[in-house]
Amino acid sequence: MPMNVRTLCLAILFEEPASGYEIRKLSMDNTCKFSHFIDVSYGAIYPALGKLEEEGLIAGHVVEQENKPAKRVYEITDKGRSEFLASIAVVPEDDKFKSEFLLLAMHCDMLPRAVIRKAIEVRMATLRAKVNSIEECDLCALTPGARFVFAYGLLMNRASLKYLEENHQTLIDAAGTNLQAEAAE
Amino acid sequence: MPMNVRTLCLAILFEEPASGYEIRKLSMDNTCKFSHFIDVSYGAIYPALGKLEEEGLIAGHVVEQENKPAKRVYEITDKGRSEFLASIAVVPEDDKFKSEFLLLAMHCDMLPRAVIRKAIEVRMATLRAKVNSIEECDLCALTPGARFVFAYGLLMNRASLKYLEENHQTLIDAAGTNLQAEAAE
DNA sequence: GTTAGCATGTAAACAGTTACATGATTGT
DNA sequence: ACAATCATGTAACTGTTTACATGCTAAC
Repeated sequence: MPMNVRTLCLAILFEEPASGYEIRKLSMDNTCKFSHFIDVSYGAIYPALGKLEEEGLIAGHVVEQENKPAKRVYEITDKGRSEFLASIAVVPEDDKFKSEFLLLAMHCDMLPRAVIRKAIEVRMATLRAKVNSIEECDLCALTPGARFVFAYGLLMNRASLKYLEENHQTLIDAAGTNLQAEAAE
Repeated sequence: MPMNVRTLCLAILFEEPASGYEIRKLSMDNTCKFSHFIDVSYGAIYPALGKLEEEGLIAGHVVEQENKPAKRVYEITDKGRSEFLASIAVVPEDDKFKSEFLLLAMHCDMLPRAVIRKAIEVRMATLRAKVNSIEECDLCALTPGARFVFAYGLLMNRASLKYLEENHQTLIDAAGTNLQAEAAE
């Protein structure tokens, strides 16, 4: 299963028509509708949409707007739908996870306490915001699959936040206890 | 904070000397010592090691082995240590998470039940293996930072497994209930 | 004798980011 | 005036994967 810009665009257009600009925003939305995807830049989205249209998997048309520039809204075609479903109907690869915070936390004893404190503070705020935005969603309006995914996102973010709230002090206490003399320079 | 092959190599060599081949294996190890990193290929590791040595951040020397080809083992230098710590001593970016399984789960009503079943079965096995391998690690032998990271990994993988065990039936029940006639072709 | 694991490395291809270019509108 | 948001798109660059090339040892 390819997890690239192409698949991201099809996945979003499978749900609702959108412009390139809107796809970008949706992909970064932490209400987690598509948060199991990576963020992508405009420089990747626009060429991908052009190619998908060329192949007949999506169809775009210009929509005029009041007080805003016109936008090119794409809709998925039947061909796009069936190709998307076929492409995801395989045994999935393992989840990919990358965390700068954990790399920092792992080396807390060698880093200044102020850095550790700030990193914890920012992470807590981010996790709280994410939990809140998922809580605001109406789970009932979703398909069983989407409900499963949303509830999972809520659970994991809550668990992550709770762990940090209960254990952040151990990181702060350990911070800087093994600080190398910077005089090495 | 750059999360690339370069940083991965420095992070691993910060812990212990290793060859390119060993760095690859460590980066894929699910005991999670470096599982908050992405997997990388040899084609990325070897050139990165060459460049790091050129810059004096690591130093390599050939180690002969019995019944195996000789290997080039790298050690991190003082310069490498301080540059690595400086590079991670910033406010971390948000975690990056990518899940093919969640994309599949989200569309379960439009996919064949057999596909959903198989995906769940494989994921459960993977999660159980991961939980077991983390459980086998001796947390006491670690620094406080590493302990924090390991315990976090264990917690999250257990939570993920428990959620799947308790809710997989809803996915299976919903599977295929909205199957598009493939006659569209 | 053939597959699997150990070990290193290169070149072509690919995916995606960054920076640039453009331009309209809204709010401060 | 200036910044922010909306909106699209291209070109250069970067990082990483894939495939190839090589060769040795161990196990089946």
